Amino acid sequence: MKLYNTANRQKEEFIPLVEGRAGIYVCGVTVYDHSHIGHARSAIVFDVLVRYFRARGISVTYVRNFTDVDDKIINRANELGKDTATLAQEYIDSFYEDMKALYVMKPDMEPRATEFIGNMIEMIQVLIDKGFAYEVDGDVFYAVEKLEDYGRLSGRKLDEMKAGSRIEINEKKRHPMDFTLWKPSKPGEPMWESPWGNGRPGWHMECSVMSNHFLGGTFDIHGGGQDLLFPHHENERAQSKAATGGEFARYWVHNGFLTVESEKMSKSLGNFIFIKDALRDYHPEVLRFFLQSKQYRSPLDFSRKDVLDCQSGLIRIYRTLQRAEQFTGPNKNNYSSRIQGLIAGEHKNEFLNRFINYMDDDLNAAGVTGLIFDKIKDLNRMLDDAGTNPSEGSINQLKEEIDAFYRAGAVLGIMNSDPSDFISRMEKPSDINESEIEELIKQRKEARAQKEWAKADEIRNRLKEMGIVLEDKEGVTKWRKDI
RNA sequence: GGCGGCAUAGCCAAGUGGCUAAGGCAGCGGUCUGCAAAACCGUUAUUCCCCAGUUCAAAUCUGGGUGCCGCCUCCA
Repeated sequence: MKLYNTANRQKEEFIPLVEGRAGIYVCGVTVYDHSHIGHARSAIVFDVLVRYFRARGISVTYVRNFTDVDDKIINRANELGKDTATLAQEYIDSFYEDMKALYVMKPDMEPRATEFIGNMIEMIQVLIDKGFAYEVDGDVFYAVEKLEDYGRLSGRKLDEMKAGSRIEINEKKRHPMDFTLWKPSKPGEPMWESPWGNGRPGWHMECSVMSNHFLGGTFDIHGGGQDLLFPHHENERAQSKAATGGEFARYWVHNGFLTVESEKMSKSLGNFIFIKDALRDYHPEVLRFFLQSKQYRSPLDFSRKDVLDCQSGLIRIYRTLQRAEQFTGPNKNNYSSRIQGLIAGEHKNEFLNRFINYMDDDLNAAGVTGLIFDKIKDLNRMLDDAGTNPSEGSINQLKEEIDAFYRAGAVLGIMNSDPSDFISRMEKPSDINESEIEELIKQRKEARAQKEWAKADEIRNRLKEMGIVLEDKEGVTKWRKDI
């Protein structure tokens, strides 16, 4: 499999440290507010990466942290008059709710920064002892000039950055780019005892410590949003390499950003979309399908029109799956719950092999989308041909194709729903009088029996105006919400 | 100012040296239907932002230009 390694700005064959295993650390959220759809994209990207590895038979250790101590949390807690631990826990719970709704699997480890303060103090002490860090009046800073290749990951050079104007002047620092490992807390702020006085760790420490704790000083993949590349990941790497002597992450995977109606999400524009908001407007699978409609590294614009276009496509997929059930029966495999090895090895099924080819190419989910719709067209043709009295051979073939389809769906985290449930959820009218509809359909049926087509059509048009579409099939009239 | 990315049909989006430039949505024509809906079939880019170059051959490589975006400060 090829993965784009940000560290080397190119796609590289992924060769794990230990064959058949992969250690993955992903920067999670800072819990000072509900999570937004950008967090959802990131979570889904790495969820799919982990699902894919597992489906291919690789044993994955997946670690994703919570940052539960930080200035933003402290500020928010002060605003709301709560203590930081309570606030953090509330938003952790909120995050879990959102992830569950989006079918994002739980990582194997979800360490919180506050659980590892002791280890952070130890690592800081190691850095001081090794000469990579220095203490000034209770602050401890990392000396960037001490690490030979500081800036290598993000493609920056120290002297170029020195020329930048936005670096805050801090007289205590030996070099303007030196960053905080430990800082004193103000009264009322969370604090821990340390050799440098009561205080708290700098932001980057937690990821160095927790990745080292669970995965070691050298591990396979480190992931996160593109914005974290600098300074966060650069600094993590610097600390870890200096402290552990390991390589730190061997592959760096960064997901692209999300915009909303072509604008960056920001407080000032007031265009933050929380996952909870999005879930009110769209089915979770629509969101997942949409968030994977473009290659994970590219920017993606969350526009209402584009999401609804995706929804139309997903409805078509589910209609086909629903159609197929008359021959295959309902899908009860629940492949998501047994993803390990689900599509390992070579396959007789052409669709799965092509799926694997796309996914092996840096998770080309957009390419996979094309493949999925090709398959949908195929399946519909098979269903058309099968008619009402299909041969045993064609049913078996249909079953095989549907099975392959659900396996791929499990890797992407879609096709989790029962087709009829999904469709009825899409089509369910919220504010419509059902008995009135049934009555009108009855009247239309009578009119049609009398071949009073004008009257029948008038009734159908009336329903159409109410947002109800009719489908006559085999003498039975079904109705649904116009979507 | 520094670093990086992107530009493919009405919209979204694959494809990064070579058969007729995937796929979705929207539109149009047809099959089916009393008419529709759904589904299927066909159709919608002689061309991939512009210019120059390399090559037998480029959307794909090189150089230049234009436009858009991200990071460099907390950020997924």
